[in-house]
This record gives sequence, structure tokens and C-alpha cells, in this order.
Amino acid sequence: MTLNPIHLRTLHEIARLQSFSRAAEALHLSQPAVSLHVRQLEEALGLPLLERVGKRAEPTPAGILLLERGGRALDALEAAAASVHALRGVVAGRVRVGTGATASIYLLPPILRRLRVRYPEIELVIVTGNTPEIAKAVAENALDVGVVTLPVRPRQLVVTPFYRDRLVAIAPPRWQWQGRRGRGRRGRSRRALTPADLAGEPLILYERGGTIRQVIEGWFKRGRVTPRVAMELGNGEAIKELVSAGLGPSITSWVSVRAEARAGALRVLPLSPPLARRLGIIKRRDKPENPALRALLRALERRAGGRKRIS
Amino acid sequence: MTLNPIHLRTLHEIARLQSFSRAAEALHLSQPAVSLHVRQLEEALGLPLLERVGKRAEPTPAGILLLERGGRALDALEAAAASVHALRGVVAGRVRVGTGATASIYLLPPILRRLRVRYPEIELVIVTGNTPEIAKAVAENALDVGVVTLPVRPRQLVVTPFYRDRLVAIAPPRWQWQGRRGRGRRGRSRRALTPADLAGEPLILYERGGTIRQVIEGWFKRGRVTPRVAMELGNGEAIKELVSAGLGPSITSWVSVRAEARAGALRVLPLSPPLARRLGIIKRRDKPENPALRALLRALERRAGGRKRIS
DNA sequence: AAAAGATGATCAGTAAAATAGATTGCTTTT
DNA sequence: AAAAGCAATCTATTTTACTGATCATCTTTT
Repeated sequence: MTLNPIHLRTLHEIARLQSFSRAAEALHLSQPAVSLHVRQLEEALGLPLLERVGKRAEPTPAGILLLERGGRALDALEAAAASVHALRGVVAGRVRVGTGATASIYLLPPILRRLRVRYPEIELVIVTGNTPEIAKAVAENALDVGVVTLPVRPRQLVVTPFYRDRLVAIAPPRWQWQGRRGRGRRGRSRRALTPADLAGEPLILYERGGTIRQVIEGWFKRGRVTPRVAMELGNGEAIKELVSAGLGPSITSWVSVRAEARAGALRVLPLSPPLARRLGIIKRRDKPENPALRALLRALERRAGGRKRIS
Repeated sequence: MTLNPIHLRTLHEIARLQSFSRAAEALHLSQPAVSLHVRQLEEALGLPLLERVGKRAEPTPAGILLLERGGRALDALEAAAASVHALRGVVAGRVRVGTGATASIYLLPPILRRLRVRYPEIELVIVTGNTPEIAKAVAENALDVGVVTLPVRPRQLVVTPFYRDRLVAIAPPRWQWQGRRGRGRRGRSRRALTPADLAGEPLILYERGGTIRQVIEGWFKRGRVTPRVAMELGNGEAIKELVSAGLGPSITSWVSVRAEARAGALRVLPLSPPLARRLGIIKRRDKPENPALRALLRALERRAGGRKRIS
């Protein structure tokens, strides 16, 4: 049994004004309506709440108790409503982002850092995984948004292009290339490498199953050669270390080796035909955009160059 | 703006069951009604409270806040209702009784003592005054009930006979009566005293204005004599002391001198014609009888001998 | 991959409720 | 004693709340 707040308010006005009629006037109600409110309250609680004697109407002890306790409860209810109402338009709350390893290390940090500075109330949860995992989580609303390598399967996802991640070959600084890339050539050459150039090398690649590995395999396939894979690893940083240590070349995303190339720890060579993987922002088609999520999406899309969203 | 508790309950059920339809079923409502409740809450607060994604409906941060705070407020409201509901039929509360000096000293104490033992929760407020004062206070609902000397004026009062208070003459143990009650007579004589017997004595009476004084004056008037008033006092105990000290006889109510008569401190003599004042229980005709008041009235009426109430 | 099932939003119609107007019986005031 | 003020009650009406049907979308099943 839950009391009606409106009835309680009526009782309160009667107690304040000591009159049904004046309470009715104050509440913009008719006198019968006020009488009814009181009668319903009294019937619900099983005892009189007002002592009607002559002209005056005074609350009984039960009425006083109800007004005190119930009044406090109603104040709490109003306070709850006010506190929720105050959240309107506030950019705050948790945003759960799923992404791959590369983006999480080389692309998102500066964007997220600026977002945190701009909206300190946003709580960011970053989850890393491969494209199918992230896509599944986004589709199940376990994540709010994903930044993953395309393509992506589930139909209910909306995809916005985010970044074109150019792939390059990396090699130890003084690597002796086999085949037509003879040892007499200058090490600083930037001539693009073909699938055939790399097929004979002892490659250190990402492990099978990852999106980037599939992209690389496709490149070799289109070049009608089969690569010789010397090592497979699941960690990009480890691959760079091994390449840098002279164990063999690899193919990886350009952003992940920018620092090492500049420092001379790795040689970076373009691929021919050029190879890239596309990263996209994914979210559920029917995902409601709260202010925090909208702020994150804006930040991501600004970095992406403002390209139009596609489905 | 006060939220509707029913809508909050609907929101709570949806959050619990993660489904509009199942919440509707649990609440014995149709699904459109549930949808409407949520829409109205969201419109009132200006932000989404539930995130509808696919099949699941999860509360947003605002929804969680509302459910927590509002839920606590509603619990408090229910607790208030329950605490008031628990007062049903409980014999407790304040009862304000107005009465005259005689009744408050000699008639009410044993009755009230038994009432307090039987119903310890009753809080008794005893106010003493003369009949018009008490009657006015009862008529204005400043007192719940009165035990006063009759008659009583205001029409809106109900009067129940309570006690027939016989008046008697009191005199010092060895008082020398004047007039035909000669000194030779036996001091123990119980022959009734007439107005003429007392008219010549130096009487010690209650001060003018009191009901008992009016009753006494009427008795002398009917006897066609004028009493000689030696002293007037407003306090019955003081009168008894003065009579006992030998200053003169008095007329007072029998109950107030019972103890002194038994102890031999005063001589008590009947009056002829007999004189009495009637005490009645008075209350407002439209006074609602709460359990505590009813208990008091029952106790009083039982002492009165169960005579029927008159108006 | 297509069909069946489930879900929530929306709309129109209906059932339920809240409220107003008129009236009555008291009480209070003049 | 008459008039005015007040709350209770009854009936009628308006307003509100709710249901049933339908649609679009998403999920599950075959």
C-alpha cells in the first residue's frame, strides 16, 4: 500500500490552514475533492487523521505522525527527482570502449587524454581485443563503442571510418636481403618491397587469427607467393624487439614503428602494392547517445578527419 | 514537481526484470502502460532513465540514481504509513480534562489512577477552573472533556450526570450555635439545619462567583433569610482549616469533609431542606471519540453508576 | 538465408478515476 | 432568531489511466 503524495499534500494544507475550504482554495481544488482526499487517507490507514470540531480541523496524533514522517519521505522523493533532473546535459558517466592493441597504444591515447581534460567527469573503460570479440561485445551492448579493424560482421552495427593504417615492412638496420634486393645496394634505399621481395625472408609475423595477419596473408596471396614465416607472436612490441635484434623482417602498421624508425632501431620500407588496413568506429545502430558517449564519438570523428559515417 | 510512486515502482520492476513486457506482467499492467510510465518519468526529468538496446532494457546512470534515492524515499513513505496504521485501536494519546477543585481532589483521583494503570499510554492533562471557564474551553475544543457543576450553558455540549454532591454544614467540634439551637443541646445531635438555623452564624463561605456559592445563596434565598458571611475564601482546604480552628461554620460538599468528620476534626450536619449540586461530564456534541477519550469516558461513567446520558 | 517469435513504440478507443456543482445538516456569528 | 460559514454527501462530468491492435525492429529458429 503506497500513499498518494497528492493526498498527503492536501492533508498538509488542511493542517496548515485548519480548514478544508481554505485548503481547497490554496490547492486550486474544490472542497469535495479535499474531503475525499482525507477520507481516502483515513480509510487506507484505518483511523482518523483530522479532528473536525466546529469550524476548526486539527490533526490527530496519527495525523501529526503521518505529516511528519510522510512529509520527510516526500521531501526525500523531491530531492531525488531534483538530483536526477540536475544531471540533464551533464557530460559524465562511464563510456566503455573496445579496441585493438595498435589503436589502444598509438592512436587513442592522445585523443582520450584530451577528452579527459575537457570532460573530467567521463569515466573511460578501455577493453582490448580482436575485431570479432569487440564487435560481439558492442553488439551485445557490453561495450558502448569500438575502434577496430574493418570489416566487421554484425548487421546491427554502424561503422564510421576512423583511420587508414598503412602497413610497412620493417627490418633490422643492416638486414641482408635475399633475392633481387642484393647486398651491394645501399641500406638506406626506400624502394618499395613487393610480395616476392619478402616471400623468401624469414618473416616474424603476428599470430594467425588476428586481423592484421589476415590482411598480410591477403597481400601475399594477391602477389601469388607464399611467405616463409619464421616466427609467430601475439605481441607487436615483442615482434619489434625481435626484428630490431636482427632475427628477420616483419610487416606491421606504420604508426607502431614511427618512433623506432626515427631512432634508427628499425628500417622501415614501403610495400608495393601498398597495403593498409582500415580502422572504423563501430556502435550499435540503436545505441542511445548520452552526452558522454557523444563527446567521445565527436573526439574520435574529429581525429578521423570528419569523414561521413557509413553503415 | 512530485513524482508518481507508481511510475517509480514500474521503473523499478523494469530494471529488475530488464524487460518492459515482463514488468507489465509482474505489475498486472499492459505493456503500453509500462512504456507510458517510463516516458512520463523521462519527460518529467528531462533525460533518459532506461537504455533500450535490443531486447534488454538497462537503467542509465540517471535511472540508477533515481531508483536508489527514490526507492529509499518510497520506503520511508511506506514506513510512515505503516507506523500510522499501527496506531489503529491503540488506547494512547493525550486527553485533556477540565474540572472543578472538589472533583479534582476528591472524585477524580481514584478513577484516573485506575485508568493510568489500565492504559499506561494515556497522557492525562488535568486543568482546574470553574464551570463557565471549563465549559468554554470544552466548547472551543481546548479541552476534550469536563467534569463540572451543572447547569452548563453552551448548547453544543453533551452532559452526562456524574455525581450528586450532597452539601452539608460543617462546624467546629464544640461550636456554640445561636438561635433556637441552644447551648444545652447535645453536641452530637444530627438534626438537620435549616437556612434560618445558619443565617445568624458567622459563616465562612466560598468566594462569590463560584458555582457552589451560588447554590448556597439559592438555598438561603429559598429559606427567605440572608446569611451573615464572616469570611470568603477561594480555597476549600483553607475553609476547612478555619472552621476546624473554631472561627465559624460553613457549608461545603460532603465528600470534601468525609476524612475530617471521621477524624473528629469537624462536625458535619445535614441541611434541611437537603441541598446538593449535580456534577456532570461535559463534552462537545461533535467531539470525535478516540480510544483514549473513550476509555476515560467509560471510567467516569462507570463511577457515575451507568446512568444514561442526557443532552 | 528466410521465417517465426519477441519486444517496445504508437495510436485509437474504453474503462476508471478524480473532480466540480448542487444540496443538506450543523455550527457560528450577527 | 436569522444569516453566514463549513464540511459531508450525492450526482454528473471531465480528465486520466489503461487496454487492444498494429507496426517496426531485432532475435531466434528452421
